[in-house]
Amino acid sequence: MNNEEEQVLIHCLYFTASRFARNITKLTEKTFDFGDLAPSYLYMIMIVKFHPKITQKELCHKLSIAPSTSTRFIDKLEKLNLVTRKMDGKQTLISLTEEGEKVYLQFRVSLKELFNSYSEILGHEFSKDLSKTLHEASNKLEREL
Amino acid sequence: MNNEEEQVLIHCLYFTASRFARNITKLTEKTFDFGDLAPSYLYMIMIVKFHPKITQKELCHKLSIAPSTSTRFIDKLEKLNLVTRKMDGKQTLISLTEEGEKVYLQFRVSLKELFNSYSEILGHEFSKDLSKTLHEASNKLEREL
DNA sequence: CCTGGATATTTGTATATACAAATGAATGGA
DNA sequence: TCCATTCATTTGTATATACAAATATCCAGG
Repeated sequence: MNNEEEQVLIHCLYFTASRFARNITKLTEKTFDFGDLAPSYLYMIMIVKFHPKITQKELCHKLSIAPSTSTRFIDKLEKLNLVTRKMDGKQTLISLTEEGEKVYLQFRVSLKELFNSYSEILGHEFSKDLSKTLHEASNKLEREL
Repeated sequence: MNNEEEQVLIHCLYFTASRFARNITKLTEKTFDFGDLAPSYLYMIMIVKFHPKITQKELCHKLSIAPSTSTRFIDKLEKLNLVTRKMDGKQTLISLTEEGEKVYLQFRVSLKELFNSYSEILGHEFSKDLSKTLHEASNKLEREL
């Protein structure tokens, strides 16, 4: 590979981060099997699990997604009978249904499988460190934007 | 934040990687200004720059994208007169047009700005290391899938 | 020279995600 | 009490991306 090109492909964080996200998403989709539900929905379910009656805004913040995205996610989860919306003035409060609680439990099991999956490939400690690093880097970026 | 939840949000590489990719993409789109062209297209242009007459398959490999995605990217770049397709049996060979060469040069300038942008927030060495780490981790994942 | 696989690309279709504009509800000041 | 502003959510629309199925070309064995 041309050297200049190689330098860019290795050193551009935008490129490496997007590529890595695509790869780990692929692995995740292989590991998770929740029918229609893409992995992101499960994180939303988890957050609602720990914060019943959470507002949509808070949800967006915790997941780092745009409000419009959250509307669409909740639409789908509501249609699948996994969460309920309750309007409260300007805000919308989200809670889990019983069905949602069940899905949450399955999710926790799959999550362990996922951890094992990538730990086998990348190493346990390495994965943990990388994840923490990305978490903190995201926090920094979000503070600046 | 609930402790169990926090652990998952920090330690799940799928979640942290997707979130980080979203954040860095946002920063990148702010820095780059190529009209319609999203950042990914520019990486494609760069690769074609260094490998005139590259096959589409090779392009996919270097960018870690699916063949169908590459078709769509090239469609767009061709319409914008930045690359040319040349059928060669089963394969399609891609090269830059003169216009494409010009865009490549602008891209290199923007790329430096981008590096500065995130280095200011995350630190220069940190960014470089993280990028390299992600690069290598992607390689490992791709070998397994 | 034909046929059946193998390989490369394209097309159909779906999805997560975003931004900008629209809507709807709350609140503070006249 | 009403209005203007502000804030939360939704809707319209666009995009990068993927998978699966379809198409097109090449090649090997008869």
